[in-house]
Amino acid sequence: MFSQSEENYLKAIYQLSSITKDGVSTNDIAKKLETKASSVSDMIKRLSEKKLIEYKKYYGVRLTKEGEHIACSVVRKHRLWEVFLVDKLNFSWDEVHDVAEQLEHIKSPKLIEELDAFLGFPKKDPHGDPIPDKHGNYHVVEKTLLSNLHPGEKGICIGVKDSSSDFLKYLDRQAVKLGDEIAVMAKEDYDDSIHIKIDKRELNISKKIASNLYIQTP
Amino acid sequence: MFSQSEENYLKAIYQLSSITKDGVSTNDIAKKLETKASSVSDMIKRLSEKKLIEYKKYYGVRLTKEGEHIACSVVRKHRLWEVFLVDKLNFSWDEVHDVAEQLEHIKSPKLIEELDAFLGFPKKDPHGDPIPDKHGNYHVVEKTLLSNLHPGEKGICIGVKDSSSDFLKYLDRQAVKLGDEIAVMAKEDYDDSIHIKIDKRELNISKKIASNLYIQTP
DNA sequence: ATAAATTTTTAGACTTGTCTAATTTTTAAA
DNA sequence: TTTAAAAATTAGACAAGTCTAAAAATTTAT
Ligand SMILES: [Mn+2]
Ligand SMILES: [Mn+2]
Ligand SMILES: [Mn+2]
Ligand SMILES: [Mn+2]
Repeated sequence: MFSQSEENYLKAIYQLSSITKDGVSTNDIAKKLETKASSVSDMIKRLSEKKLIEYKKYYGVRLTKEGEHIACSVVRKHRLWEVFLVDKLNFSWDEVHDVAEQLEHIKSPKLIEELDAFLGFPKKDPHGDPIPDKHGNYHVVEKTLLSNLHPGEKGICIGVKDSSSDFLKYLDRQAVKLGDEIAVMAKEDYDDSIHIKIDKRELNISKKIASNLYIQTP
Repeated sequence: MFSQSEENYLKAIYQLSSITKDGVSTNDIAKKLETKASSVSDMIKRLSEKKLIEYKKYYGVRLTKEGEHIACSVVRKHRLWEVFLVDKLNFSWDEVHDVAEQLEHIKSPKLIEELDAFLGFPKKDPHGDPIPDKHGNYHVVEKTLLSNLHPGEKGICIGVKDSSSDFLKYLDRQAVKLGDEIAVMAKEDYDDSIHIKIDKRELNISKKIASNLYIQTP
């Protein structure tokens, strides 16, 4: 069994790996986990000795098969718990993350498989992120950022890039939800803001907002 | 916030306190937590500095109001999670303990209150133990051990004293459940075994079994 | 190609929680 | 009441995980 701390490092490396094909850098891990690079260096050594990552000094790390398996199962647990909190316990999507950070470390294979079944084998978490099945497989859906759409184009809002509480609450206030159809009406060159039509309403949103919303491209 | 380890010590002291009015001894805590007396001594010092227990060297410990409050909330969480596992996730009553030992340390007031509501505010856990409400109040039910009943007496089985997996599985095999009416037919002086009638069946059980079953006395 | 800046690693310290072995204190027995 | 046994504490060590400050390696800029 692995400690919560080890699992957090593996998960961080797993998520950072998905956005680059190079090894993951010490500093990036430190930033993601809000810790110091020296702490990361220490942990990297331990994980490497346990064969959970491949590590060449000064050149970043990569997960081994086993490391990836563990990281993926932590992500699976995190997202399933988020679904549980929203679907069954009346949490809103901006409240679930911190609790899921704790719940993802509970060790019990039966628990997670039963939870999965209890929730009806959901494929996505409340933020639109895919939930790996028990073998680590998940469906990758073609998507782009709203900021990449041109006037006249449209699509379905299927996820958020930033899932910070602040951003999610902003979306709630604007009544922007996953599943909504969004059409880009116009772009303002001066500040890159865009005018959209969503659910029969018209809305003006900043570049920053648009570049944190994922749109399903048909 | 307190660490898992601190919470485990507080819970152990809380549960040991309920069976004696004296202070709880170092050795008893060590036995309950399957750790060494020296470790207990160390932790006792820390908890005492944090004003969670009152401690006079060599004379055992008592929880302060705050210590009791924390301990009680851990017990509440443990038992609510046990109900969740049995009622919603198809766990049997002998499988829940280890998972609940982990879940009881999750920190989120909203989580536990919502879970309580989701489960319909249960009053008892799967082993018949009372679940304190959010203020720490619970209903104490008059009960005695089956081994204290005399031939001709009867009552409802409402709890187990030993909730080890081995004992619970034994009860499953004999189809003895909480809520069953049990009548004592005869006692065998030679080995203190007793002959009972339960749910229309007749059964012979040892002294050891009888002294681990709680019976509601009318 | 050398120097400067950045990144990464190491050295050393600290906290929490645990252990074994030795010592002290209390309790029970003679 | 002195002695023996049991219980509790202390001393000292260790592992995990983290941090600051310093050193080393790599990358970038001149
Ligand atoms: Mn999350
Ligand atoms: Mn999520
Ligand atoms: Mn339990
Ligand atoms: Mn229980």
